[in-house]
Amino acid sequence: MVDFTEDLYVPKERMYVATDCIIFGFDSGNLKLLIFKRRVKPLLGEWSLIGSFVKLNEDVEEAAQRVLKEITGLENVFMEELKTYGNADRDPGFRCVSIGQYALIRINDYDKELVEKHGAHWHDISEVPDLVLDHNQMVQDALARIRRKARYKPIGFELLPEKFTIPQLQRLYEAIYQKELDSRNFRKKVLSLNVLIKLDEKDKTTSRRGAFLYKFDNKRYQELLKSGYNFEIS
Amino acid sequence: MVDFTEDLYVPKERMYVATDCIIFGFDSGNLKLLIFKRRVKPLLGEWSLIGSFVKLNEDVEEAAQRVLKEITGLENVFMEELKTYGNADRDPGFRCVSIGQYALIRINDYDKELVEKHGAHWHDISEVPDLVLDHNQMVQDALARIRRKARYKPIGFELLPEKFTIPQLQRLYEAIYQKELDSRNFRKKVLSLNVLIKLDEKDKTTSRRGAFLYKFDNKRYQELLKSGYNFEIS
DNA sequence: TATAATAAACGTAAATTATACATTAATCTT
DNA sequence: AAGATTAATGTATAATTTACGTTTATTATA
Repeated sequence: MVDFTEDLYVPKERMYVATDCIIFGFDSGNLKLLIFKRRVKPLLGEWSLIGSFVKLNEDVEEAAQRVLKEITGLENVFMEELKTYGNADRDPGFRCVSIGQYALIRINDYDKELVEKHGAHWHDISEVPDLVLDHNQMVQDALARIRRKARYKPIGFELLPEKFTIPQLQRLYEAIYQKELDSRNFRKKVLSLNVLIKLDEKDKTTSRRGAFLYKFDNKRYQELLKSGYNFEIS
Repeated sequence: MVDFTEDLYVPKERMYVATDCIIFGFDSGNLKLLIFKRRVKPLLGEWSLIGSFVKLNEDVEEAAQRVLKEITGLENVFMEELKTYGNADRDPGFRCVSIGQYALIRINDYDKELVEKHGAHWHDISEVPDLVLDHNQMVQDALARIRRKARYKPIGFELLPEKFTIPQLQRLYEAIYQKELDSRNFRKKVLSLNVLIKLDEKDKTTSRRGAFLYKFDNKRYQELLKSGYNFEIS
């Protein structure tokens, strides 16, 4: 047992700890961001990320998962810490440190009613309005992060349906990198990574011919990782 | 002006926010970690990272710089946020969220007297003792971070003296990657990056012939970055 | 002052990976 | 049956990475 009876420095500086979620989706060839219009003061009516104070008995990560579930109905979503926003003057109300966490969700999975109820809306990332506090900075930081990370970790698949086609995957990477890719080289590259399972089904929504559907083979990926494998899509 | 008079949700959940510094150095071919033996309760006598509570009127980053200066006398040190350690039960005393920040310092620059005064010691990273709380995890996370980051950002130079030789740089990378590198290929690679300035001096401490000293050309590096340049040492 | 010892510096050939680029295939609509 | 449309594929060239051995500069010492 730890002894707290003596010499314990108890500082006076307790502060609010919050978490803000930068929620991305992918639809119609574009990256989207889920934000909402505040319905309470202060900053009523302003666009904001979705966040919450962290409760005393709750992990920071749990807090973010809680918020995400409240707004989208989704659990077990890919979410990762972005960084801490800890400037003393970042919130004009009171001292509050916020931990930004970005989430990647499959845009067809979320609970549309719930999202609407909370006043949340998807915005194309090229058209994000002014957000409260340092939230625009958070969005820029999160974008920079996924642009780098998508290159060497298979996080892109979190934004696609379970079953996706190679052209869909290519369009996603084109949206992330903001750059056109050569379809022959792209296909060669992703297939050479050996983590895609080709299914016997086709998606015919975008062409008469239809494109074969694939699944990401996470088990295989984890195995390969152990033997010094490097995922990379550039 | 923001209106805080109405509808403002003021939570009860204020908590302590701390920062812990994972301080790395490089000496005699090995990566070193600066830790100290606690001189106050709780956990008196246990090895710990160097940290502090964040003050109400202080940025989180400032707090880390303050701590680092207190212990090493150094200012303007390379330091970067690692991640937040925010589990509700991570500190048995009271709810405390800690933001880990890793620092890279030139091991000959620090104030040895000051370090000694604080009970701090350098440990080879292969021989880090048990640390308090989740500090060992922080060290592992920081190591993983610099191993990845050194590959694509020139952070390694922060651990070397201003003037260094190519063999020294190679030994550093070998220590970071835990792997021997081919000296001919290494030299070719780093010189091809065009960010080293060859000086007219030699370092003769490790060989009769002496090795030419180089400096990292940060100005050049920043310029190159703007035109889509990729630093990479693998 | 010649020789030995030692780490630094350098180049090339082979293998791998990335890039550029055009045609054929499958299927639906009319 | 023809036309329209996206999916799928291959190859040659360029660029990069890897593997590997010899010469050079210098000091110590014989």
